[in-house]
Amino acid sequence: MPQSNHRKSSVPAATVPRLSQYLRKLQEIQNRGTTTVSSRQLAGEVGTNPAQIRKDLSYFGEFGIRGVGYDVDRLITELRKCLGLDHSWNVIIIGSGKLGTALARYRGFQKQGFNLIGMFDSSRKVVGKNRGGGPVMSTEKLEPFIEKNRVDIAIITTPAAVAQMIIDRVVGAGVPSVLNFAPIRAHADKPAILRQVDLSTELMTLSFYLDD
Amino acid sequence: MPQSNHRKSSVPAATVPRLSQYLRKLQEIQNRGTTTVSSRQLAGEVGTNPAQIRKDLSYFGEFGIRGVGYDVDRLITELRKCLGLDHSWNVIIIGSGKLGTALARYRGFQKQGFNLIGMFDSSRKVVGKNRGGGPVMSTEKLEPFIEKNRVDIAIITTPAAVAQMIIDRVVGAGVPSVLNFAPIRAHADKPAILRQVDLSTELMTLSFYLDD
DNA sequence: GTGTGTGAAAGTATTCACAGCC
DNA sequence: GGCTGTGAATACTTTCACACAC
Repeated sequence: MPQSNHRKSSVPAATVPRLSQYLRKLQEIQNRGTTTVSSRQLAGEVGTNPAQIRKDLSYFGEFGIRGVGYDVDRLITELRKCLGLDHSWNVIIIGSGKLGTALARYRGFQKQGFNLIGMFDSSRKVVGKNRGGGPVMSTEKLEPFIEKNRVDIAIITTPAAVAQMIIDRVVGAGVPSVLNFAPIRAHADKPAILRQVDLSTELMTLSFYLDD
Repeated sequence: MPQSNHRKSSVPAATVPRLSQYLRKLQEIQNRGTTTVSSRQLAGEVGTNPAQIRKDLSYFGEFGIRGVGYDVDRLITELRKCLGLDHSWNVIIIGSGKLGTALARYRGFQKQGFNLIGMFDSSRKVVGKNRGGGPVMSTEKLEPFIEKNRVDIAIITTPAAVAQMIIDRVVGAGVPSVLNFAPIRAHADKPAILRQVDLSTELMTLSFYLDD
Protein backbone atom coordinates (compact mmCIF):
# COMPACT_ATOMS: atom_id res chain seq x y z
CA MET A 1 0.00 0.00 0.00
CA PRO A 2 2.42 2.68 -1.18
CA GLN A 3 0.22 5.69 -1.89
CA SER A 4 -2.73 5.63 0.45
CA ASN A 5 -4.51 8.59 -1.06
CA HIS A 6 -6.39 7.80 -4.21
CA ARG A 7 -7.25 11.41 -4.96
CA LYS A 8 -3.69 12.66 -4.80
CA SER A 9 -2.13 10.14 -7.12
CA SER A 10 -4.57 11.03 -9.90
CA VAL A 11 -3.47 14.68 -9.92
CA PRO A 12 -0.62 15.37 -12.35
CA ALA A 13 2.59 16.28 -10.58
CA ALA A 14 2.92 19.40 -12.71
CA THR A 15 -0.42 20.71 -11.49
CA VAL A 16 0.50 20.93 -7.81
CA PRO A 17 3.05 23.77 -7.87
CA ARG A 18 0.75 25.71 -10.17
CA LEU A 19 -2.06 25.53 -7.63
CA SER A 20 0.12 27.37 -5.15
CA GLN A 21 0.81 30.05 -7.74
CA TYR A 22 -2.89 30.46 -8.43
CA LEU A 23 -3.43 30.75 -4.70
CA ARG A 24 -0.84 33.48 -4.35
CA LYS A 25 -2.26 35.51 -7.23
CA LEU A 26 -5.79 35.06 -5.90
CA GLN A 27 -4.73 36.41 -2.51
CA GLU A 28 -3.27 39.41 -4.32
CA ILE A 29 -6.51 39.85 -6.27
CA GLN A 30 -8.51 39.54 -3.06
CA ASN A 31 -6.39 42.28 -1.47
CA ARG A 32 -7.25 44.53 -4.38
CA GLY A 33 -10.91 44.06 -3.47
CA THR A 34 -11.88 42.11 -6.59
CA THR A 35 -14.51 39.46 -5.89
CA THR A 36 -14.80 37.56 -9.17
CA VAL A 37 -12.17 36.37 -11.61
CA SER A 38 -12.25 34.43 -14.88
CA SER A 39 -9.73 31.81 -15.93
CA ARG A 40 -8.64 34.23 -18.63
CA GLN A 41 -7.86 37.03 -16.17
CA LEU A 42 -6.07 34.75 -13.75
CA ALA A 43 -4.10 33.17 -16.60
CA GLY A 44 -3.05 36.61 -17.75
CA GLU A 45 -1.68 37.40 -14.31
CA VAL A 46 0.23 34.19 -13.68
CA GLY A 47 1.36 33.88 -17.28
CA THR A 48 -0.33 30.69 -18.43
CA ASN A 49 -3.19 29.44 -20.57
CA PRO A 50 -6.82 29.73 -19.33
CA ALA A 51 -7.49 26.10 -20.26
CA GLN A 52 -4.57 25.08 -18.08
CA ILE A 53 -6.20 26.66 -15.06
CA ARG A 54 -9.60 25.16 -15.74
CA LYS A 55 -8.09 21.73 -16.30
CA ASP A 56 -5.98 21.96 -13.13
CA LEU A 57 -9.05 22.89 -11.08
CA SER A 58 -11.15 20.17 -12.69
CA TYR A 59 -9.06 17.50 -10.93
CA PHE A 60 -10.57 18.69 -7.66
CA GLY A 61 -14.12 19.71 -8.48
CA GLU A 62 -16.29 22.36 -10.08
CA PHE A 63 -15.59 25.69 -8.45
CA GLY A 64 -16.73 28.18 -11.10
CA ILE A 65 -19.95 29.52 -12.53
CA ARG A 66 -20.41 29.31 -16.31
CA GLY A 67 -20.69 32.64 -17.97
CA VAL A 68 -19.36 34.36 -14.87
CA GLY A 69 -16.07 32.99 -13.58
CA TYR A 70 -14.84 32.13 -10.10
CA ASP A 71 -15.72 33.70 -6.78
CA VAL A 72 -12.34 34.78 -5.42
CA ASP A 73 -13.05 33.99 -1.75
CA ARG A 74 -14.51 30.61 -2.58
CA LEU A 75 -11.65 29.64 -4.87
CA ILE A 76 -9.06 30.61 -2.26
CA THR A 77 -10.81 28.41 0.30
CA GLU A 78 -11.04 25.50 -2.12
CA LEU A 79 -7.41 25.79 -3.22
CA ARG A 80 -6.22 25.87 0.37
CA LYS A 81 -8.19 22.68 0.98
CA CYS A 82 -6.76 21.05 -2.17
CA LEU A 83 -3.23 21.86 -1.06
CA GLY A 84 -3.74 20.59 2.48
CA LEU A 85 -3.47 24.10 3.91
CA ASP A 86 -6.74 23.79 5.81
CA HIS A 87 -4.75 22.71 8.84
CA SER A 88 -1.28 23.69 9.96
CA TRP A 89 2.02 21.85 9.54
CA ASN A 90 4.97 21.76 11.91
CA VAL A 91 8.33 22.68 10.41
CA ILE A 92 11.89 22.56 11.71
CA ILE A 93 14.96 24.17 10.17
CA ILE A 94 18.34 22.50 10.50
CA GLY A 95 21.23 24.88 9.92
CA SER A 96 20.92 28.36 11.38
CA GLY A 97 23.36 30.18 9.14
CA LYS A 98 22.39 33.10 6.94
CA LEU A 99 20.11 31.02 4.74
CA GLY A 100 18.35 29.24 7.62
CA THR A 101 17.87 32.56 9.36
CA ALA A 102 16.51 34.17 6.20
CA LEU A 103 13.95 31.38 5.81
CA ALA A 104 12.99 31.49 9.50
CA ARG A 105 12.32 35.21 9.27
CA TYR A 106 10.18 34.87 6.16
CA ARG A 107 6.81 36.23 7.22
CA GLY A 108 4.64 34.38 4.67
CA PHE A 109 5.62 31.22 6.49
CA GLN A 110 3.25 31.40 9.45
CA LYS A 111 0.66 33.20 7.32
CA GLN A 112 0.14 30.11 5.14
CA GLY A 113 -0.17 27.75 8.09
CA PHE A 114 3.38 26.57 8.53
CA ASN A 115 4.53 26.62 12.16
CA LEU A 116 8.24 26.84 12.72
CA ILE A 117 8.57 24.83 15.92
CA GLY A 118 12.34 24.47 16.15
CA MET A 119 15.74 25.40 14.75
CA PHE A 120 18.87 23.32 15.05
CA ASP A 121 22.58 23.89 14.55
CA SER A 122 25.70 21.92 15.32
CA SER A 123 27.78 24.95 16.31
CA ARG A 124 28.12 25.61 20.04
CA LYS A 125 28.35 29.30 19.24
CA VAL A 126 24.75 29.65 18.04
CA VAL A 127 22.97 27.09 20.24
CA GLY A 128 20.61 29.00 22.51
CA LYS A 129 20.52 32.13 20.35
CA ASN A 130 17.33 33.19 18.60
CA ARG A 131 17.47 33.13 14.82
CA GLY A 132 13.77 33.70 14.22
CA GLY A 133 12.48 30.30 15.30
CA GLY A 134 13.00 30.27 19.05
CA PRO A 135 16.27 29.31 20.76
CA VAL A 136 18.49 27.27 18.44
CA MET A 137 18.94 23.68 19.68
CA SER A 138 21.92 21.42 19.28
CA THR A 139 21.63 18.90 16.43
CA GLU A 140 22.33 16.25 19.07
CA LYS A 141 18.79 16.86 20.28
CA LEU A 142 17.22 16.20 16.87
CA GLU A 143 15.96 12.66 17.45
CA PRO A 144 14.52 13.21 20.94
CA PHE A 145 12.82 16.38 19.69
CA ILE A 146 11.21 14.52 16.78
CA GLU A 147 10.10 11.77 19.20
CA LYS A 148 8.30 14.28 21.38
CA ASN A 149 6.90 16.63 18.73
CA ARG A 150 5.11 15.93 15.49
CA VAL A 151 7.40 17.28 12.74
CA ASP A 152 5.88 17.34 9.26
CA ILE A 153 8.60 19.09 7.28
CA ALA A 154 12.36 19.40 7.86
CA ILE A 155 14.14 22.20 5.99
CA ILE A 156 17.85 21.56 5.47
CA THR A 157 20.17 24.57 5.24
CA THR A 158 23.35 22.93 6.55
CA PRO A 159 26.66 22.83 4.69
CA ALA A 160 26.74 20.28 1.87
CA ALA A 161 29.14 17.99 3.72
CA VAL A 162 26.68 17.05 6.46
CA ALA A 163 23.36 17.49 4.63
CA GLN A 164 22.87 13.87 3.54
CA MET A 165 23.64 12.60 7.04
CA ILE A 166 21.16 15.02 8.58
CA ILE A 167 18.51 13.98 6.06
CA ASP A 168 19.09 10.31 6.91
CA ARG A 169 18.70 11.14 10.59
CA VAL A 170 15.47 13.13 10.37
CA VAL A 171 13.89 10.66 7.94
CA GLY A 172 15.03 7.79 10.15
CA ALA A 173 13.41 9.49 13.12
CA GLY A 174 10.13 9.64 11.22
CA VAL A 175 9.88 13.04 9.52
CA PRO A 176 7.78 12.43 6.40
CA SER A 177 9.06 15.22 4.18
CA VAL A 178 12.25 17.18 3.56
CA LEU A 179 13.02 20.41 1.74
CA ASN A 180 16.73 20.49 0.94
CA PHE A 181 18.59 23.74 0.24
CA ALA A 182 22.06 22.24 0.59
CA PRO A 183 23.93 22.00 -2.71
CA ILE A 184 23.88 18.22 -3.00
CA ARG A 185 21.71 15.79 -4.90
CA ALA A 186 20.17 14.16 -1.81
CA HIS A 187 18.16 10.96 -1.58
CA ALA A 188 15.87 9.44 1.03
CA ASP A 189 15.38 5.72 1.63
CA LYS A 190 12.14 5.61 3.58
CA PRO A 191 9.03 6.75 1.73
CA ALA A 192 9.82 10.35 2.61
CA ILE A 193 8.90 13.14 0.25
CA LEU A 194 12.00 15.03 -0.79
CA ARG A 195 12.28 18.31 -2.68
CA GLN A 196 15.41 20.16 -3.63
CA VAL A 197 16.03 23.86 -4.09
CA ASP A 198 19.31 24.47 -5.76
CA LEU A 199 20.94 27.79 -6.62
CA SER A 200 23.59 26.22 -8.76
CA THR A 201 21.11 24.30 -10.94
CA GLU A 202 19.08 27.47 -11.40
CA LEU A 203 22.13 29.47 -12.44
CA MET A 204 23.29 26.76 -14.84
CA THR A 205 19.85 26.56 -16.40
CA LEU A 206 19.94 30.31 -17.02
CA SER A 207 23.45 29.94 -18.39
CA PHE A 208 22.21 27.37 -20.90
CA TYR A 209 19.65 29.76 -22.34
CA LEU A 210 21.94 32.79 -22.41
CA ASP A 211 23.55 33.59 -25.73
CA ASP A 212 27.25 32.98 -25.85
CA MET B 1 13.79 35.87 -35.18
CA PRO B 2 12.95 35.01 -31.60
CA GLN B 3 15.31 32.17 -30.70
CA SER B 4 18.54 32.64 -32.53
CA ASN B 5 20.15 29.42 -31.42
CA HIS B 6 19.06 26.39 -33.35
CA ARG B 7 20.86 23.91 -31.11
CA LYS B 8 19.29 25.11 -27.88
CA SER B 9 15.68 25.09 -28.99
CA SER B 10 15.90 21.43 -29.98
CA VAL B 11 16.87 20.40 -26.44
CA PRO B 12 13.88 19.50 -24.25
CA ALA B 13 13.39 21.95 -21.40
CA ALA B 14 13.29 19.07 -18.93
CA THR B 15 16.77 17.96 -19.93
CA VAL B 16 18.58 21.18 -18.96
CA PRO B 17 18.29 21.09 -15.15
CA ARG B 18 19.24 17.41 -15.22
CA LEU B 19 22.48 18.20 -17.03
CA SER B 20 23.52 20.34 -14.08
CA GLN B 21 22.76 17.49 -11.70
CA TYR B 22 24.82 15.10 -13.77
CA LEU B 23 27.63 17.62 -13.70
CA ARG B 24 27.51 17.93 -9.92
CA LYS B 25 27.57 14.15 -9.41
CA LEU B 26 30.38 13.77 -11.93
CA GLN B 27 32.47 16.33 -10.04
CA GLU B 28 31.86 14.29 -6.89
CA ILE B 29 32.87 11.10 -8.72
CA GLN B 30 35.96 12.85 -10.06
CA ASN B 31 36.93 13.87 -6.52
CA ARG B 32 36.72 10.23 -5.47
CA GLY B 33 39.36 9.47 -8.10
CA THR B 34 37.10 7.44 -10.41
CA THR B 35 37.95 7.94 -14.08
CA THR B 36 35.18 6.06 -15.91
CA VAL B 37 31.44 5.86 -15.30
CA SER B 38 28.55 4.08 -17.03
CA SER B 39 25.09 5.54 -17.49
CA ARG B 40 23.86 2.88 -15.06
CA GLN B 41 26.24 3.95 -12.29
CA LEU B 42 25.55 7.64 -12.78
CA ALA B 43 21.79 6.99 -12.90
CA GLY B 44 22.05 5.09 -9.62
CA GLU B 45 23.70 8.06 -7.97
CA VAL B 46 21.39 10.80 -9.22
CA GLY B 47 18.30 8.62 -8.93
CA THR B 48 17.15 8.36 -12.52
CA ASN B 49 17.02 5.91 -15.41
CA PRO B 50 20.18 5.10 -17.43
CA ALA B 51 18.30 5.60 -20.70
CA GLN B 52 17.35 9.08 -19.52
CA ILE B 53 20.98 10.03 -19.17
CA ARG B 54 21.98 8.58 -22.52
CA LYS B 55 19.07 10.31 -24.23
CA ASP B 56 19.85 13.63 -22.55
CA LEU B 57 23.47 13.44 -23.67
CA SER B 58 22.48 12.40 -27.18
CA TYR B 59 21.02 15.86 -27.83
CA PHE B 60 24.56 17.22 -27.71
CA GLY B 61 26.73 14.52 -29.22
CA GLU B 62 28.34 11.16 -28.63
CA PHE B 63 30.49 11.34 -25.53
CA GLY B 64 30.72 7.69 -24.50
CA ILE B 65 32.52 4.55 -25.59
CA ARG B 66 30.35 1.50 -26.27
CA GLY B 67 31.06 -1.38 -23.96
CA VAL B 68 32.99 0.93 -21.62
CA GLY B 69 31.07 4.00 -20.50
CA TYR B 70 32.05 7.64 -20.17
CA ASP B 71 35.39 9.17 -19.33
CA VAL B 72 34.64 11.31 -16.29
CA ASP B 73 36.99 14.18 -17.16
CA ARG B 74 35.79 14.29 -20.74
CA LEU B 75 32.12 14.22 -19.77
CA ILE B 76 32.59 17.03 -17.25
CA THR B 77 34.23 19.17 -19.92
CA GLU B 78 31.49 18.41 -22.44
CA LEU B 79 28.67 19.08 -19.98
CA ARG B 80 30.21 22.40 -18.99
CA LYS B 81 30.32 23.32 -22.65
CA CYS B 82 26.68 22.20 -23.17
CA LEU B 83 25.56 24.34 -20.25
CA GLY B 84 27.47 27.40 -21.38
CA LEU B 85 29.88 27.15 -18.44
CA ASP B 86 32.94 27.24 -20.66
CA HIS B 87 33.09 30.97 -20.10
CA SER B 88 32.12 33.03 -17.08
CA TRP B 89 28.91 34.99 -16.47
CA ASN B 90 28.57 38.25 -14.57
CA VAL B 91 25.99 38.26 -11.80
CA ILE B 92 24.53 40.97 -9.59
CA ILE B 93 22.41 40.52 -6.47
CA ILE B 94 19.74 43.07 -5.61
CA GLY B 95 18.71 42.93 -1.97
CA SER B 96 21.46 42.44 0.59
CA GLY B 97 19.39 41.06 3.44
CA LYS B 98 20.00 37.67 5.00
CA LEU B 99 19.05 35.79 1.85
CA GLY B 100 21.09 37.94 -0.50
CA THR B 101 24.06 37.67 1.83
CA ALA B 102 23.66 33.90 2.08
CA LEU B 103 23.68 33.60 -1.71
CA ALA B 104 26.66 35.97 -2.06
CA ARG B 105 28.68 33.89 0.37
CA TYR B 106 27.87 30.62 -1.38
CA ARG B 107 31.25 29.31 -2.44
CA GLY B 108 30.10 27.07 -5.32
CA PHE B 109 29.19 30.29 -7.08
CA GLN B 110 32.60 31.41 -8.31
CA LYS B 111 33.72 27.81 -8.64
CA GLN B 112 31.24 27.18 -11.46
CA GLY B 113 32.18 30.34 -13.32
CA PHE B 114 29.68 32.85 -11.99
CA ASN B 115 31.29 36.17 -11.07
CA LEU B 116 29.44 38.25 -8.54
CA ILE B 117 30.30 41.73 -9.74
CA GLY B 118 27.94 43.81 -7.62
CA MET B 119 25.38 43.90 -4.83
CA PHE B 120 22.64 46.48 -4.43
CA ASP B 121 20.30 47.56 -1.67
CA SER B 122 17.94 50.47 -1.21
CA SER B 123 18.69 50.91 2.49
CA ARG B 124 21.13 53.69 3.37
CA LYS B 125 22.22 51.62 6.35
CA VAL B 126 23.86 48.86 4.30
CA VAL B 127 25.14 50.81 1.29
CA GLY B 128 28.93 50.67 1.38
CA LYS B 129 29.09 47.64 3.65
CA ASN B 130 30.47 44.33 2.38
CA ARG B 131 28.00 41.48 2.25
CA GLY B 132 30.17 39.05 0.35
CA GLY B 133 30.06 40.74 -3.05
CA GLY B 134 32.08 43.90 -2.59
CA PRO B 135 30.67 47.16 -1.19
CA VAL B 136 26.88 47.27 -1.47
CA MET B 137 25.71 49.95 -3.93
CA SER B 138 22.53 52.00 -3.82
CA THR B 139 19.74 50.70 -6.07
CA GLU B 140 19.72 54.22 -7.57
CA LYS B 141 22.97 53.25 -9.27
CA LEU B 142 21.48 50.14 -10.93
CA GLU B 143 20.97 51.52 -14.43
CA PRO B 144 24.32 53.32 -14.75
CA PHE B 145 26.07 50.21 -13.42
CA ILE B 146 24.35 47.99 -16.01
CA GLU B 147 25.28 50.52 -18.74
CA LYS B 148 28.95 50.32 -17.85
CA ASN B 149 29.25 46.61 -17.02
CA ARG B 150 27.99 43.56 -18.83
CA VAL B 151 25.48 41.93 -16.47
CA ASP B 152 24.25 38.48 -17.54
CA ILE B 153 22.14 37.47 -14.55
CA ALA B 154 20.33 39.54 -11.90
CA ILE B 155 19.38 37.71 -8.70
CA ILE B 156 16.45 39.33 -6.88
CA THR B 157 16.30 38.96 -3.09
CA THR B 158 14.38 42.15 -2.29
CA PRO B 159 11.10 42.30 -0.37
CA ALA B 160 8.07 41.23 -2.42
CA ALA B 161 6.66 44.75 -2.60
CA VAL B 162 9.49 46.13 -4.77
CA ALA B 163 10.60 42.97 -6.59
CA GLN B 164 8.53 43.43 -9.75
CA MET B 165 9.62 47.06 -10.09
CA ILE B 166 13.28 46.06 -9.71
CA ILE B 167 12.85 43.31 -12.30
CA ASP B 168 11.31 45.79 -14.74
CA ARG B 169 14.24 48.13 -14.19
CA VAL B 170 17.03 45.58 -14.69
CA VAL B 171 15.33 44.02 -17.70
CA GLY B 172 14.66 47.48 -19.10
CA ALA B 173 18.34 48.31 -18.68
CA GLY B 174 19.24 45.24 -20.73
CA VAL B 175 19.93 42.37 -18.33
CA PRO B 176 18.97 39.24 -20.27
CA SER B 177 18.11 36.91 -17.38
CA VAL B 178 16.67 37.10 -13.88
CA LEU B 179 16.55 34.66 -10.98
CA ASN B 180 13.80 35.76 -8.61
CA PHE B 181 13.76 34.68 -4.95
CA ALA B 182 11.11 37.22 -3.91
CA PRO B 183 7.77 35.64 -3.05
CA ILE B 184 5.82 36.99 -6.02
CA ARG B 185 4.88 35.55 -9.37
CA ALA B 186 6.98 37.90 -11.46
CA HIS B 187 6.86 38.51 -15.20
CA ALA B 188 9.19 40.12 -17.72
CA ASP B 189 8.15 41.92 -20.90
CA LYS B 190 11.31 41.95 -22.94
CA PRO B 191 12.58 38.58 -24.10
CA ALA B 192 14.36 38.10 -20.78
CA ILE B 193 14.75 34.66 -19.29
CA LEU B 194 13.07 34.51 -15.91
CA ARG B 195 13.25 31.77 -13.29
CA GLN B 196 11.59 31.72 -9.90
CA VAL B 197 12.68 30.08 -6.67
CA ASP B 198 9.88 30.07 -4.19
CA LEU B 199 9.88 28.77 -0.63
CA SER B 200 6.15 29.02 -0.28
CA THR B 201 5.43 26.98 -3.43
CA GLU B 202 7.86 24.32 -2.25
CA LEU B 203 6.23 24.11 1.17
CA MET B 204 2.74 23.94 -0.32
CA THR B 205 3.80 21.20 -2.71
CA LEU B 206 5.08 19.17 0.24
CA SER B 207 1.85 19.93 2.09
CA PHE B 208 -0.15 18.49 -0.80
CA TYR B 209 1.63 15.16 -0.62
CA LEU B 210 1.56 14.89 3.17
CA ASP B 211 -1.18 12.75 4.66
CA ASP B 212 -3.82 14.67 6.52
C1' DG C 1 30.04 -9.94 -22.57
C1' DT C 2 29.33 -4.95 -21.67
C1' DG C 3 27.35 -0.58 -22.46
C1' DT C 4 26.29 3.26 -25.80
C1' DG C 5 23.16 5.60 -29.07
C1' DT C 6 18.64 5.78 -30.83
C1' DG C 7 14.21 4.73 -33.24
C1' DA C 8 9.78 3.24 -31.63
C1' DA C 9 6.43 2.70 -27.93
C1' DA C 10 4.37 4.12 -23.82
C1' DG C 11 3.23 7.47 -20.70
C1' DT C 12 2.33 12.54 -19.28
C1' DA C 13 1.04 17.14 -19.94
C1' DT C 14 -0.85 20.93 -22.42
C1' DT C 15 -3.91 23.02 -25.60
C1' DC C 16 -7.94 23.02 -28.53
C1' DA C 17 -12.62 23.40 -29.34
C1' DC C 18 -17.19 23.00 -28.19
C1' DA C 19 -21.44 21.53 -25.53
C1' DG C 20 -23.83 23.34 -21.84
C1' DC C 21 -25.02 26.79 -18.51
C1' DC C 22 -25.42 31.59 -16.77
C1' DG D 1 -22.76 37.33 -25.33
C1' DG D 2 -19.46 35.19 -21.87
C1' DC D 3 -17.22 31.57 -19.39
C1' DT D 4 -16.81 26.94 -17.38
C1' DG D 5 -15.85 22.00 -17.65
C1' DT D 6 -14.10 18.40 -20.40
C1' DG D 7 -13.32 14.85 -24.18
C1' DA D 8 -10.31 14.80 -28.06
C1' DA D 9 -6.11 16.22 -30.24
C1' DT D 10 -1.59 17.63 -29.98
C1' DA D 11 2.82 18.11 -27.96
C1' DC D 12 6.26 16.70 -24.94
C1' DT D 13 8.93 13.32 -21.99
C1' DT D 14 10.39 9.03 -20.48
C1' DT D 15 11.25 4.31 -21.06
C1' DC D 16 11.99 0.22 -23.78
C1' DA D 17 14.60 -2.69 -26.60
C1' DC D 18 17.98 -3.67 -29.79
C1' DA D 19 21.61 -2.78 -33.47
C1' DC D 20 26.14 -1.70 -33.16
C1' DA D 21 30.84 -0.81 -31.25
C1' DC D 22 34.43 -2.02 -27.98
